[in-house]
Amino acid sequence: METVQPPTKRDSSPASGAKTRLSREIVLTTALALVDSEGLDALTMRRLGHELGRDPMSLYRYAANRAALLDGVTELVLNELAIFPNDPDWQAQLRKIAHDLRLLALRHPNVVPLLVTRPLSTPLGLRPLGTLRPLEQILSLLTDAGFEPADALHVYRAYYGFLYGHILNELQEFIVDPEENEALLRLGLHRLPARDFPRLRALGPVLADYDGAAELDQGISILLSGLAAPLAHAESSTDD
Amino acid sequence: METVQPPTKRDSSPASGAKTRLSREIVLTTALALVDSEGLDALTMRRLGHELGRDPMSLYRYAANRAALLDGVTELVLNELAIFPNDPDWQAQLRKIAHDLRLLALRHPNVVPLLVTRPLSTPLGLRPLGTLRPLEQILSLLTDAGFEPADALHVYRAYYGFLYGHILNELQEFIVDPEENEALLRLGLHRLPARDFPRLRALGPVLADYDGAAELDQGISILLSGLAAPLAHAESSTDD
DNA sequence: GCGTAAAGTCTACGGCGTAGACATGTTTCT
DNA sequence: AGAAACATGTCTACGCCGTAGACTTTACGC
Repeated sequence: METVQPPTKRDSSPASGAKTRLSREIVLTTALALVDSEGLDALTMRRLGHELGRDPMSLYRYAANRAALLDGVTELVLNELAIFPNDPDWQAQLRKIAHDLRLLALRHPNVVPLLVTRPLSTPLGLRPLGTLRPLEQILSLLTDAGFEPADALHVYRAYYGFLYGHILNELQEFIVDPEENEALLRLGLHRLPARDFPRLRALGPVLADYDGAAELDQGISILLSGLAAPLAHAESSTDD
Repeated sequence: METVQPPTKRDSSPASGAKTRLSREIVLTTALALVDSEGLDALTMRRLGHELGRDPMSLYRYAANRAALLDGVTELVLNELAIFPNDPDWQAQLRKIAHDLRLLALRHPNVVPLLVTRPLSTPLGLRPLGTLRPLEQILSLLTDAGFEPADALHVYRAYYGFLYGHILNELQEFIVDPEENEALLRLGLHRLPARDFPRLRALGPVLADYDGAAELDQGISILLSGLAAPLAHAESSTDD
């Protein structure tokens, strides 16, 4: 991916001056910055071209089309996630990944819709490889921990399902910025007919201060203790 | 919303012949049908207008813009979900809702992206009311079961989070139609570099037959048993 | 320097959401 | 019945979008 020609004149600082050669990395990074700052809708070929000071059509050298561009952004974000498949304490590692991914989502909230919906239109085997890396690594973590491959898959599904669900949940309640969160939120709630939504309205204050990390951690605890069961079972009955 | 003039001449059969008056219901139903059969992208104002034999602009009498139309479709789908907040067995009810929602998602897979992403751009209090109904009803179910309101919210979040996560997971693996599922899926997997994705590739056969209902049920069981803890605790210590 | 391939540009097409003015149909009041 | 008020549907037009295809410019190996 990286050219390695050193001696001839070549600007090595990537995002330095005015008109370096484009690269897939530059394109994707700029795209991500755009999405982060102005939302998914702002990421159009024309706009991104403008952002890079290039003709929009030049982007097609680095992504086959807009969908592929979105996939690239997704991949880029997921690459920020560090997983240690060799951690001897698989539960601790899963917990850490969960918190890391949560923070990643909070850092790139506008990318989350991509994270959850892009895979819906792409068969597993055809997804960007960077997207499948976490899956492979977690499978590795779990099988090393003693799970049968099929069980590892089950655990992964339950775990990742819960994790993604939590992230979606949390982002849904976070929309307005934290400062005026309480006021705006209550204002929103006030719109609800009191007759039909008594409990939801009553929860206004509680909704306002949502400790996502704690809530996630608690859920993970419940899940992990439940999921570890087959492991203990197997260990006590066989001796392989 | 509904006019209640009965005695004068008025066609009561709604979706009868060729050129009845439009209505929000007709518009949304047609929109849903379109999404179900051809996907989200097919739902454009122009296409929907064509489908209804009307000028596209006429739709704006029934939805403020395209986003509102999508919200309407979301609401319509969620209305298919029946919740019984008075069920004395809250765990059984939550389990039933989970399976119902799963089936709903399988029936309208193209709507699932809306279900999970639309709320991300709308503060809770401003969502379509039909969207908040499940939340309110589940809160009702849980408080009736003895949960403090704040705890009910916690339980709801963990439960719904897991549920949505599972649905996303399952749909991601379902993309190709079940008939040639195995072949295509393995073909997809075959593309993966063997060096980097050994465990994922090895799981091909297991991935192919995914019993979503069972997997969901098992996850719900784990979660419910963990979530019920505070309830038992409160019951044994106080007597109110 | 020259040929070749890569990178970037230009033009153009069809489709999109929707603002605003307008036409048509229906209901209500007298 | 007639008129006034209103709801419903239509037309035209604008600026944006993704991207196909032909082209020009640049960079690099010899």
